[in-house]
Parts: sequence; C-alpha cells; structure tokens
Amino acid sequence: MESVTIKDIAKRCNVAVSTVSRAINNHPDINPETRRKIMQVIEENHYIPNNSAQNLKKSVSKTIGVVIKGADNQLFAKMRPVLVEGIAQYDYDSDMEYISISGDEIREALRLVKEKRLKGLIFLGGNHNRTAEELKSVPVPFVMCTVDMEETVPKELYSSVSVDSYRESYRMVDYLCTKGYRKIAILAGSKGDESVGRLRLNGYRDALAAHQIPMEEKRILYSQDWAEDVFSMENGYRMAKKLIESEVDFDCVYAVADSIAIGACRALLQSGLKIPEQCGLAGFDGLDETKYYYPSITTMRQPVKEMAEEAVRMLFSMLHKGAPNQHSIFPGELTERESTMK
Amino acid sequence: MESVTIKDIAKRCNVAVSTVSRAINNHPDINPETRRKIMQVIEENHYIPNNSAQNLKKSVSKTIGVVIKGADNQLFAKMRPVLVEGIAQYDYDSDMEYISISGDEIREALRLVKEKRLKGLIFLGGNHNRTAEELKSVPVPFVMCTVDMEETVPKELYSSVSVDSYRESYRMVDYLCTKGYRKIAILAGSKGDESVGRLRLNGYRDALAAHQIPMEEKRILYSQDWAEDVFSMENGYRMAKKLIESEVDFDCVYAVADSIAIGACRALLQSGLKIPEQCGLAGFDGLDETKYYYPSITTMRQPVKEMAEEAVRMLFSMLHKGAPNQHSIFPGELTERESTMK
DNA sequence: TTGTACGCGTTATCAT
DNA sequence: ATGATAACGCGTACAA
Repeated sequence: MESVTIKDIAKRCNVAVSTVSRAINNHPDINPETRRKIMQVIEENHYIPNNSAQNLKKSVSKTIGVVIKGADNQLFAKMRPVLVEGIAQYDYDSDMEYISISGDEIREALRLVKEKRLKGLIFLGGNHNRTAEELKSVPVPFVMCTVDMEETVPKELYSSVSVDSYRESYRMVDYLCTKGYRKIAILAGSKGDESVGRLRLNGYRDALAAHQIPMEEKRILYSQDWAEDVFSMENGYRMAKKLIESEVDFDCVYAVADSIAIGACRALLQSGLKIPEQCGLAGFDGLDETKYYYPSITTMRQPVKEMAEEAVRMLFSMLHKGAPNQHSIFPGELTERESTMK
Repeated sequence: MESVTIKDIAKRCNVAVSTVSRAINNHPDINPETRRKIMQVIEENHYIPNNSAQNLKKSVSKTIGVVIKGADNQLFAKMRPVLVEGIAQYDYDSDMEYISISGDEIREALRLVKEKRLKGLIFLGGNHNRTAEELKSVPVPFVMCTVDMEETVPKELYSSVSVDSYRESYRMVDYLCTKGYRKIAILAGSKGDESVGRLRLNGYRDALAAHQIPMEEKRILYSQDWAEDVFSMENGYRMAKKLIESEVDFDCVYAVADSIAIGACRALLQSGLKIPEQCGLAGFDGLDETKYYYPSITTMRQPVKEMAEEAVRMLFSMLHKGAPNQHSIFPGELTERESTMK
C-alpha cells in the first residue's frame, strides 16, 4: 500500500531526488551512466510518479476535459477513443466526464476546470441555447462537438464542430419527398426539446413546405417527457405504435435519430406494413445497426471520426497558437438503404 | 487562469487557511457564523479546491479505478453509470479507463494504482487465464466483472461477478436442441480467443454431446483474427455469409454475442431464409437491439445492472470490512424471442 | 474556536 | 553533472 516514492529511489541510488527527477524527465544535463542506473532501480521497484504531485507542481496540468452528455449515446462512444488518441498526440491527458442528459454541462465543466486545472474542454452534446453569459464564464478554450447552437448566440463566443441538423434534416425530408413520399410522419424528440431534436423537426417542416406539402400536426409524434429515454429504441417503438393505432394516414416515417428509427421499424413491420413498399423509413446519425437491420435503414450519417479529429485540432490551434474561435460544419452523408428504395 | 486558492479565501475572510479548510470539510469545531461567512465568500469567488492537492495530501485518494476493456461494448456502457453512482454512494470517486481489447488490463491497472493512488479496482472484461503471479501483483482489492476465470486459477486470489459463460451457453444450446434444432452452427470468436468466446464454444460442444448430436467442425465459424473487430456486427455478417456460401447444412445459428447475431441475422434474411421457420437464431448478452429486430432475437440476457451493483458492494466489503475475496455468479436470463419460436 | 506550521511527492531554481 | 531547497494547494496535529 505504501507506495515507493521518488525519495526511495534516490536513497537506493545514493543520489538526490533532483537527479532522479532529471533522469525521469529526460533532462539533458545528466550523466548517461547515472541515468541508466537510476532507470534500472526504478524498473526494479516498479516506481511510478504520483500523478497528483506532478499536477500540483506543474500547477497547470496538461489535461483536456471531455464532457459527454448522455450515457449510452453510441455516436459519442465512437468518438471517445478518437478524442483520447488525438489529445494524446499533443502530449496531453484526457479526462472523460459523463453527465446525464438533463444535467447542466457548463456548470459541470466549470467545476472540473477548477478542480482538475483543465486546460481545455470538448463538449459532446448539450443544449443549443446557452446564453452569452454562460459561454463567457468558461475560462478555458472549448469546442462544442455535435451541437448546433442557436443562431442568436454570438459565434465568436465559442468554437464548434457539427453537422447542420436543420439543413441535413431538410435534405433528408427533401430526399424522401423526391422518392414520392407525401405523407411523412416524424418521430420527434420531446416537446420541450432544446437540442438537435427541434432543429431536425424544423428542417422537416421547411422541406415539406418547399414541396408544397401541407403539414399535418397529427403526423408529428412527440415522446413522453421521460428525459433520459427520449432517444431510446423503446421510445421509437412506442411512438410508432401510437402512430399506427391513431389511424393517421402516412406513407413514410422519419425518425430524428436512428435509435428511434430502429424501435419504430419493428413496430411498423410487426403491424404488417411492408417496408419500403407500403411505408418508407429513415433515421438520422448513421448508427451501425441501421446497416444490418432487415431491411437496412436509410440514414444521414454523421462523420463522427472526422468530427472528433477536427475538434481536437481546433482546440489545440486555440490552445497553442492562440487562434480565435472557429466553426467547422461537416456535411452529413445521406445513406440510401433498402427502407426507402421502392 | 490563475485560480483562486484556499489562501485567497482565507485572506478575504481574515481567517487562517485551516479555518477555511474546516468550513469546507464540515468540521465540527467551528463557529457557525464564521463558517457561514466563509462559505459565502467561497461562493462569490467560485472557489473550488484543487483536486491534485487534496489527493496528494490525503496521500490515499478515495478513488476506485474502473478498467474497461473494449471501447464500444454496450454491456459495459450500461454498467458504467451504475458503477459511478454506486461508488459515489460510498463517498468515493471513480476513475474510468478504457483499454483496447488487445491490451493488458493488469499491467494498465498497476500503472493506474500507483499513478493515481487508487484504493480499489473493478475490471470490466478481460482475459480469463491470468496467472497467479499476475493476480497477486495487484496491490489493492479488485473485482473482475463479467469475466469467467479459468478453473485452474485459485479462487482466493481474486473476486468476481459474472454469469457462467460455459453453463449458460450450454443452457442456450440445450434449449435450441429442445426446440428441435439439430444442425446448429456456431459463430464463435477468433480461434485464439482467451475470453468468453471460448467458454461459450465449450458450452455448445458439451450441450450437443449431451443430446447425442455429433459435432461438425464445419459448423463452427471462427472470425478472422482482426482483434478489435471480433464482436462486431460486421463480423457476424461476414461469418454468416461464409456459412451460407459454404453449403454446409444447418438449421440454426447460435452466435456467441448479440452483436454478432445481429449481423448474422441480416445475412440470413438476405439470403432468403425464413427465421425461425427455416433457420433458428440465438445470441448472447441481452442487448436492447435484439428486442427490436424483426424478428426479435432469442438471447441470454446478462443482468448487467445487478452485476454492477454487486461488484461495488463486493469491493467495498473487502475495502471496509476486510472481507476475503468472493465470487458471485448471476444466472443468465434465457429470453425466448421470435427467432426461435417456430 | 482559531491560528501556526509541517508534510504529502514532485519539479524547478539555484548553488556547488 | 549533481545536490539542496523552495514551492505547488491543501489538511491536520498541535499550540494558543
């Protein structure tokens, strides 16, 4: 339990702690011979520097915080390793923090920055209507990843990497219209959604309008307000069931997230509908599952890997070169699959 | 950037740092009045104690390490929040570390324990053939979660929470036999698998034997040795494809993991086979997706939430009460679904 | 009840 | 090239 410290190593080597420190940190002015010997003793005793002491001393730990909103979001799960590796390439550590979908990521971030002396932040998910006040309160550079901010929020107050939820949602619905679907139902998030759910819903609205298709309120399905559960397959299943039982007329279902689409797909097939012959289906995000469902499900893929890499690049350009806040918008990849290929 | 420290607070309050410290840590002997005032100043200045300094001082940080093997394992993703919350209830912090599926979790754990002065460890996944040496080298109590150790490893050297992969796999195949399936193909892990894959394969072997069904090597499909990829849907799809094209006779497919089963399911349906009429299908783990596939997929559910809770309970019983190593085996839940209900 | 002073393990700045 | 020592921010025994 009582770990071996740098002092122990120094003693065992009959040198001063400073010499050991030099050996560890590859300092130039040290006799290669003593260095070799010290490293050997370190090996033998399985000595490993105390992280807390290092950070305390360095006063500013080389650590980037990653605040992940939504515990089992699969997109974020795919981004995590990319971020860790990317950050490591700059010789920084990463500190991952998961917070609930209903939590306040900015408040949490503030705590972390102080507590762990973080040098920068990457947010995965979050509300898109933060106030200027809130954004200004973050004392280190940060990048919002996969979250479209409200237009009213000044662009110079934050950096971001995202796909344009509104625009790509519009594209998707436009595509569905082009395929001949006219009565497209949408499975949206919760009614009070302040995140991507609403933006995608807006894209749906405007695309229909552009095709002169009257929008029926009845074809908009909201989920119950069980916050954590909004983007679950179960919720998709429930909403689709409700749609089917409501006897509302529809020839296509568009879900604002693939997880919702998968649940919905089962409900549709179970009710005897043929996909895509009697009913089209499309999702959003590009989860792997959509490729292996039968029928495979049309989706708007988000290039998560590239986005994560860009977020890291962007963050360090601000950190190292003092670059100003930037915004990078990635195009979604409309992936046409069996569910809409009649 | 230059954070406010406990000294600053002390100065602003005209008290000594120790008094501030007492206020923060709810010490009994402090004037409620001064305490109130100090807390107020702390609020106003957004003071938050430096984590590193606290840990360094406490010399033994109240932190539990969680080593997660396999980045996007969905089972583990479900366990994470349960673990965090459970650990927090004991007033400990958790430190999550993800390592690649080919990494050495023990070596990594050793590093972490020293570096961050961890008090205990929970492993999510890992090799099941560790040596006694390796287990003894871990200097803090630890619990292996969801990993069945080899019988030859002395039970008193580690604690574990798991379902019995061999036994439950046996049960599953036994069930399939009972349903009348006679030519059951298995989609196993990679040939050199040292983890659950092999144990589940063994269960398959013995269950067939018990039913006097001769085992055909041709019905055992191994994946390529692309380590990270073994339990992916894509790999399931590939193996099933290979099976179909091989013209080997089979009336049922059993995948050692649900993710593999999902990929396989698509391949089977795509080839025109009716499930379950012409071919049964079963997986293992109990992923949500299996419930929403069409047809829904029979699986052996692992009670992940309960297992995570038990792991925490077990760890702290060792930590606090000095309890000896323990082993808790959870029964799998054979969930019969459409894919095997002819 | 409050203040003083030391030490946690490490790195950096001086001397030597 | 190496050693002694201060400092990082905090908690706590001890003294007051």
